[in-house]
Amino acid sequence: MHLLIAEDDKLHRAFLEKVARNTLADLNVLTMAEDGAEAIQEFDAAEYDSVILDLQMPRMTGVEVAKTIWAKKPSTKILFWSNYTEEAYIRGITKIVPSAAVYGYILKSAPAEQLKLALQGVFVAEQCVIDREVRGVQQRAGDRLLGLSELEYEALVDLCLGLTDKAMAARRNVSLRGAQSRLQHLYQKLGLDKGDIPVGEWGPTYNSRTRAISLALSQGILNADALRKEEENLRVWMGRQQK
Amino acid sequence: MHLLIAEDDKLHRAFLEKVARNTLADLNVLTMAEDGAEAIQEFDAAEYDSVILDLQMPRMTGVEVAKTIWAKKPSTKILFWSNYTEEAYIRGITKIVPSAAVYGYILKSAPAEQLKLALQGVFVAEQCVIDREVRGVQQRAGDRLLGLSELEYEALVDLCLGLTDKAMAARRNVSLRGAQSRLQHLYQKLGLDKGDIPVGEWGPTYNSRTRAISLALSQGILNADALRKEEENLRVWMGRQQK
DNA sequence: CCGAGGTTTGCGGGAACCCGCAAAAACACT
DNA sequence: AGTGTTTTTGCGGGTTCCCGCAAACCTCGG
Repeated sequence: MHLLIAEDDKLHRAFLEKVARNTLADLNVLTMAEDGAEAIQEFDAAEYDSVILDLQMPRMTGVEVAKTIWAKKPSTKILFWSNYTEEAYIRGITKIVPSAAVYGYILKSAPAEQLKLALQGVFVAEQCVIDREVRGVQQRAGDRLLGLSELEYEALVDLCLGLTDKAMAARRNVSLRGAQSRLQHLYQKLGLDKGDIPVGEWGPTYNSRTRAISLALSQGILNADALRKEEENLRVWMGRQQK
Repeated sequence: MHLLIAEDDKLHRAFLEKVARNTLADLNVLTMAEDGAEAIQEFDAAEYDSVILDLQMPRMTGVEVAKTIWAKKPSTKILFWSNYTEEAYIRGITKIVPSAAVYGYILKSAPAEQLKLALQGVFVAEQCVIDREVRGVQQRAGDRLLGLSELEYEALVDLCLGLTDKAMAARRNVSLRGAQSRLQHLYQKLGLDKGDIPVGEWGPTYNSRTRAISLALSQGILNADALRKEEENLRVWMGRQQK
């Protein structure tokens, strides 16, 4: 078994290494990487069947690393190991996992026991192991009522990137009114119906457009990492446009 | 010497404890807390002269903890120990540190050697020890040209909370035009002058209002934590208003 | 084939926002 | 007091945004 670990925090890295060595019997190769880019590089340099990824690393998110790894070799078993249950990450992962792939998602706050189980489950038994809390978020996102639809999510992304309505329309190939309509639905899902925003003597307190961003952030639907990545996508699109 | 450590991550907590015991000779009491609220509670329960705080903890940020601790006992020596150099945190700290207080700021990524030095420096020699990188950010924030002034920062906060112009005006006790003027200056500092935003066939690409949030986030001037805290402040103000 | 649910589009009005100009006011520093 | 910087304010016009209404459209399952 050939295992690659990517984790930027020194202590966590050492801890992972120790636990992995203790729990995995047929561990032949174990390599450590300190950030996402390095992980990719290492993955290309040798043969690995199993990977442990921290989300939230400098230079390249765990989600991005997983994406490129699975693109090269979909059979790779990946265990995500993260601090948070941010919806942004979870949405990102479920969107890129190949149908046949084996993966797991476990929180850093979990006791060492659970980590061992997850290691065995994913890398040896080839099961998908997903933390209870994470599972909860995942379900909510899949639910059409509570979570955002893919379209609404796109609108949210564009909104958070600071695009105008017209720019969104152009990017998503819909009419101006189409883009606005999507925003409307987004506002509704986030609880920004006209009646719901508090009113003072100064008039309505919130601007739907900006308030939506605020809510999305505080609910973890989006985070700074995800934004950086989307910013990159946007740049790509803009590059294609001006040709 | 009576030391209180607040840190939510298990591994880091253990590491801190070990290093502290090894480096600090006259260590009489050492207590651990797993989040901000607990830290305050513990601080009230016994006598401490020294504290190590993680920023980014559940329930209460390290910055908030420091604020209440210094309010009770300004002579307390505090060492901040964090993952990032986010401007939001640094700005928060420099705003609340009492003039006479001794404190330090060190990154988790620093080698153990530096941590030892910081412990000695802050708790024994009573010097202020601030990491090089952090220092850099601190300076930039103080600079009138690159960083945001206090007023502009306030405007940014209100903007990110999703307030309307009128609501900002009411909250900050200025005219409507006054609030807008502050926004204007903010846009300028962030590089959103009319000429600077790219234009496609669809017209200007960015909406200044939302783009400002996007930039602030990606530059770390503000983060989700800081926002949550400001959200609280806003709620307080709104409560006072409706009386 | 039809109907239900979701999505897109046009139209139109009212509100909010962006911003240039210019004068007053506040503040710091000498 | 005097000068310079920063901040506030009013005015006004052009733009963008928000959103209700209604019609077209698409897709999926009966």
